[in-house]
Amino acid sequence: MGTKKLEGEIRREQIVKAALELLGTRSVGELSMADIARRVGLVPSAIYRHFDGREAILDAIVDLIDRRLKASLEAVGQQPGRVFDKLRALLMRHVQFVRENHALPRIVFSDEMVSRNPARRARVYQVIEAYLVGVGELVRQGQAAGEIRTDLDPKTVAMLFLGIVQPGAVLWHLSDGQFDIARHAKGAWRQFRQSLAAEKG
Amino acid sequence: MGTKKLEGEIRREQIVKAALELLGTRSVGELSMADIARRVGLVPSAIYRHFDGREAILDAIVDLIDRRLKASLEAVGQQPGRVFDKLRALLMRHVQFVRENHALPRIVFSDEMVSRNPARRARVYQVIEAYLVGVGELVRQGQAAGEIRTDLDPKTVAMLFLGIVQPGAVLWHLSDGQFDIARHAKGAWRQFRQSLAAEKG
DNA sequence: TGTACATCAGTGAACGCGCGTTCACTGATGTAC
DNA sequence: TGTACATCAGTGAACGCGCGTTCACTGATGTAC
Repeated sequence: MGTKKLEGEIRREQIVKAALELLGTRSVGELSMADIARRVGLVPSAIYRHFDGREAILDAIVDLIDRRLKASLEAVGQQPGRVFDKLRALLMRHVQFVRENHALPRIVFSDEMVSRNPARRARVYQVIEAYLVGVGELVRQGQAAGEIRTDLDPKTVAMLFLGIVQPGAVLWHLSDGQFDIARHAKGAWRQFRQSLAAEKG
Repeated sequence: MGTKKLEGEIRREQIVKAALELLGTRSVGELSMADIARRVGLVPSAIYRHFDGREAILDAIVDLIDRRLKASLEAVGQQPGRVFDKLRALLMRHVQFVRENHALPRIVFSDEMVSRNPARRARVYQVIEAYLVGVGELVRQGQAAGEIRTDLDPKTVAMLFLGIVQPGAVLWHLSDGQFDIARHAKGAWRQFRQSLAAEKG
């Protein structure tokens, strides 16, 4: 019956989430089938009932990240208010996302995740691109609403927006959480916002 | 005599440079002793005459990167002219550095380079910190010279400066060189520069 | 100038370890009649 | 309600491969006397 199939789907989710959570304390290279299995309460070989192998799990992680980033864009897009507030909310969500699990930087920057597998590398590229497009769209809205200077290229602004968090994320990641990324993001946001403001900042 | 010792030192350099060059086409995880040896014209086991092992080579690569980044700061620091020109030159050097070998992003973002080995992770953190300090110093000079707004925090500006290149570097890296990082850097620099300018941009 | 000895980079075969994956088997759950 | 059969998630042992590393040995170069 459907019950069984559902069970299977639940297990898949459990496995992917377990893997993603483990990326909070391990790098992709250190993420072993044994670790994942243990966390789900299974034996390594049991994983193969649900995934073709380790590679398939890594692919599934990318998909999960993609869905979460899109959900983030969706959420701030629907919130009422000025575009600046939306962008700021998105920035803070992003910081939160990076802090909750190191997964994002670890995945985007991992050899194993993106180097060994061209298809997955292309996929990760798409995920980031889609996110940039979403941010660019917000910028365009801001320009249409007269909040953001119209002489700025939305795509460039979107990338600089990512640039607010990224170096901080790297330092935070390298310093084992010592570097205060939230504080940096707030300070950097001030300057970034001023550089966008239509009415002189 | 010293000759022999010099020979040994030359070999060490050859090995590290070979490894760094290989990082242009392979990830850190894919960088094998066999690859390195082949490129230098040796047999894998011969490497052990010069390095304790693979880990030691990775450490040496970090040192080499550190020296190159410092040389870059040194060079633009000594060039005459306005601070803006120095920062722009540094940005272009950085882009060039990333383009010449994927090494920089690959190393800073590699699991194996920074996750498995806490000492090396701390070292990489220091390298980036030192670079940020150097950039911050330039910013301070710009503020003293009245070129850069004094209400901006030099450290934050330095990080945003890194943020100009970083997202682009990631996309360039993920897209196998398709993404035009130099073009992005130029566009982003315009906006970044305006946001710093003391006399309204 | 010549001989014995020391040093050390380089060699090639073999080792060993981690870890993803395979495979025959079990046992619970569901279905057919 | 009961019995035979099918399905399939889970198990545990064993396989196999890649690759860093070790080790005994070679051979060239340099030094001592």
